[in-house]
Amino acid sequence: MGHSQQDKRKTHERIVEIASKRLREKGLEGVGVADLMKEAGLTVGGFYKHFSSRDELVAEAMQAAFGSWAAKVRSEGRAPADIALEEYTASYLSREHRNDTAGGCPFAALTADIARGGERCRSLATDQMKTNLHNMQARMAAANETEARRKAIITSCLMIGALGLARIANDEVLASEILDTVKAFVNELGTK
Amino acid sequence: MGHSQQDKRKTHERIVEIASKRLREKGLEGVGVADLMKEAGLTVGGFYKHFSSRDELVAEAMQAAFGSWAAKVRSEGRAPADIALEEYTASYLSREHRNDTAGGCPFAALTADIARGGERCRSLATDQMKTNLHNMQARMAAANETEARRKAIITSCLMIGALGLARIANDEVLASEILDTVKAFVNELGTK
DNA sequence: TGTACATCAGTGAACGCGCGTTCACTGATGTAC
DNA sequence: TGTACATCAGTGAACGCGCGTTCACTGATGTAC
Repeated sequence: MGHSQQDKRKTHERIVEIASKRLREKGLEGVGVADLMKEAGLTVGGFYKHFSSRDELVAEAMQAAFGSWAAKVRSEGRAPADIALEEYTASYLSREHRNDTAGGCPFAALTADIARGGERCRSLATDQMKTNLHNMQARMAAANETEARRKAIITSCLMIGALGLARIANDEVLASEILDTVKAFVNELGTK
Repeated sequence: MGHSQQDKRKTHERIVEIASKRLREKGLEGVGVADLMKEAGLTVGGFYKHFSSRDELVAEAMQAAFGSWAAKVRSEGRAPADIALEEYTASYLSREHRNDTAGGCPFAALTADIARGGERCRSLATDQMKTNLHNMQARMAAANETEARRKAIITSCLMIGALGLARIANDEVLASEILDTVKAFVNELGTK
């Protein structure tokens, strides 16, 4: 165990990354500090060398979740061009994404948790939502900006709702039906 | 405090009703037994005269939440005819519904909670989802059954997603934009 | 009708456990001379 | 280069608190005679 600043930063990032996964998986109240530290190969006490409270970690982890999700999207489609939409939907509405809440879209994983959360949490998410809507708008084929924005909103709600319902569904056939139906519809809507 | 069977049943129902609201509001893990009993005008100890465990109450309360939501919908639109769709969307995508998580649609209030929940919880919700899709299908104007089902799925995902995002949004203007955009779109889609 | 007894919804204190946080300590790294 | 000292990431036990659950008790209702 080194004690350089670099080591500390790496440990800090490791904890945040683990938290960003487990919080999406189990909810913002669903994971304990001790469990997270254990998964990072550390013991409880050290936690407060990195964060002043659990809440602070949650805030950082949410930020990180949005960040890593955005990075994942960026690495799949290049620019936000028309072609990117189908790549985006194929990835977002895949069975893999449905089964990987921990590594997936934070909006879908934490919808109600965020809405119930504090102002800090909601502000952060709202900013992210605006950015996402902007990016989605750029992917849409449309006659004008207003139309593109309309489609961006529809598409975002649709995809997040579909992922949520597909995750609730106990029935694999129904889950796939939802994902596939929405995928086809969005692709059609977005390419006009 | 009476001790007749009728009194007990009433108390039981009161606890379940309160729980169905608070659980939607705060999440399935977000409310304590003592708080619920207090809100019902009772003390903690009596809880176990009605339920064998907190989990059992949660299951009953979820059932009740779906039931009361369905009853609310039924009282607003008569039969699942074309006209009912616009009433449904007007109610579902209203600001009132956005601001009343406790009395609102359990799917929107508890999406991730249910997905994370036990099999019992998911089965119950999946059954309800199938019923809801059926009802929605009946409201849709469409050339054939396949088309109506497609629209029912799209509409359900859209409305649930929209409500979720509108609740996250800190920004009232954005929240209303989402609700109104989706409302107009769904009404158009459903009436062909 | 009246009286003694059984039942059981509801009380409120207590228990046990988990979890967030604190704290005295360790030992490896970095610095001063 | 070597040595003494300061720093501080990480340890692991302990604390305090909240929450689900248990339990002995109460007192109103219903029943038996």
